[in-house]
Amino acid sequence: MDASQAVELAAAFKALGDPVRLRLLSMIASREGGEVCVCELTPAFDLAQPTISHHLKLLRQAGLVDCERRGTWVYYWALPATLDRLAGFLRAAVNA
Amino acid sequence: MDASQAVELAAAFKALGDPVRLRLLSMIASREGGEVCVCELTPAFDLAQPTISHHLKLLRQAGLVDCERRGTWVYYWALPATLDRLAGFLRAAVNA
DNA sequence: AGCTTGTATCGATGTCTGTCGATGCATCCT
DNA sequence: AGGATGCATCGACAGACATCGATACAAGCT
Repeated sequence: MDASQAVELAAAFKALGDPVRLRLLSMIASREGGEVCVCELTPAFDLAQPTISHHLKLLRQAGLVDCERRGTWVYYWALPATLDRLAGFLRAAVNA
Repeated sequence: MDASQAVELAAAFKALGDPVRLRLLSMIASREGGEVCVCELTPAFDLAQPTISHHLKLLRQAGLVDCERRGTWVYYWALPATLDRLAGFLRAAVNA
């Protein structure tokens, strides 16, 4: 595994290295229909609204989720491609 | 996924959220025989020896690797159980 | 147009993290 | 015993991060 690949993968793992973001991703990915409104995510945590928005932004920048505004609300969904890459690394490490 | 479980998993993902640690784990896990001497890991990076030692300690504390001293040298190996748990989370997120 | 609600951005702050040089400890060799 | 080598720990420091309140932006409603 070369250095630049490690930088890229590590950035995605780092995005998962926070309990709040992990729960956010879990809530988003496990949702029937694949989409969750931010208005459902924010009250699930004991944190201020800007903090949740910040974590969602980091998940987006890591390529783990994407979002779209529809009227008043913003909906998030998971991007399986990035999750697959991370799982692939772990699988390779286990089966080595 | 409850909060305490998220804290635990996030700690392991956080340990993977650094390019140096990711490469270290990759080097350790992909090694034939499953064991690598620190003296082979350190020169692979452009970093001071205490820095590598620090990263190995974090990987150890995250339950991703373990080590043993044999004479002058210290050998590291990967712990598949923790890797499996992380892969399990990702698999669940992808197949949701 | 103005008000209300949902979400993102900004700026500040305290804490955590990666890195290093210096040092300590363990083991081997002579 | 003394010296050399491999690795870990310590203390320090610069940069990054999580969190918040204040504010801005977007869309719907009256």
